[in-house]
Amino acid sequence: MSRSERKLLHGTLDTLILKTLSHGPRHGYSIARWIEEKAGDAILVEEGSLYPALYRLEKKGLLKSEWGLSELERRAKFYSLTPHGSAALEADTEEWLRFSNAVTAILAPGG
Amino acid sequence: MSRSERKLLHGTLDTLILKTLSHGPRHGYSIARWIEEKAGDAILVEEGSLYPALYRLEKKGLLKSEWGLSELERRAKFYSLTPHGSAALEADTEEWLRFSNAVTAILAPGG
DNA sequence: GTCTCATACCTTGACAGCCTAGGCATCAGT
DNA sequence: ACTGATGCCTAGGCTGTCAAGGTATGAGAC
Repeated sequence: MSRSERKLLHGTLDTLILKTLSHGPRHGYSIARWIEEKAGDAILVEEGSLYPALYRLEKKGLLKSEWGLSELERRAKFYSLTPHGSAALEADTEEWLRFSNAVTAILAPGG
Repeated sequence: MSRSERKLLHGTLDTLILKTLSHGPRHGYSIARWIEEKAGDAILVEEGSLYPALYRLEKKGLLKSEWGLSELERRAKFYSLTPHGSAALEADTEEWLRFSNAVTAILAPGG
């Protein structure tokens, strides 16, 4: 992922995390891998962005966490959506669509 | 535009400015109005974001500027794309599409 | 005549979010 | 013994946005 693409991530990482967890609880490391896999190589989730984001979201009451064991039997912190988090995901998704549609329309060859 | 939508602008404002100028030279104030009009109410271009962005882009050699008179006969600084700016617009547009398509696909109901 | 709004430029300071670059620990494979 | 993957975390810096101010002119309302 190039430098400018990283800047684009601004503001969308939180939403992507919420979306990931809408499919069920996951630990942090796994959330990052899931997003990257879904995005091909269009998004790279750095750990220095991921963990602060998880902390931020939990502090805001959008996530809750619990220590457990990963698929490989390692210590891992599992996150899950709170009802508040579900609502935020819905609102953020709508905002993203409004914004990205506007930008895409402008950048289109005819725009 | 809500708070989180403002954060989404991060990194895309420069590209939107380049795109605006790809239709021909414009002064700063007019660039902002053009983007907002095209975007409906999905994007709000604050002057505190606009002018630093123009300075940034000119410093990077993507734009050049020239003082002139606006449609209303007021003193105004007109910006136009340099060849370097045209190339950047093309690259940025492609990056935006890659990124936004990835995000949109993930956030889609089935994602 | 005064007041407000739109046009047009700019700057300062705060803040948020991302990245770089480290650190720690365990386990599998070479 | 070493490397890489898994899994967590943090400190510091950078960048871009916003809020809130400033300047100046002209048009229109009252």
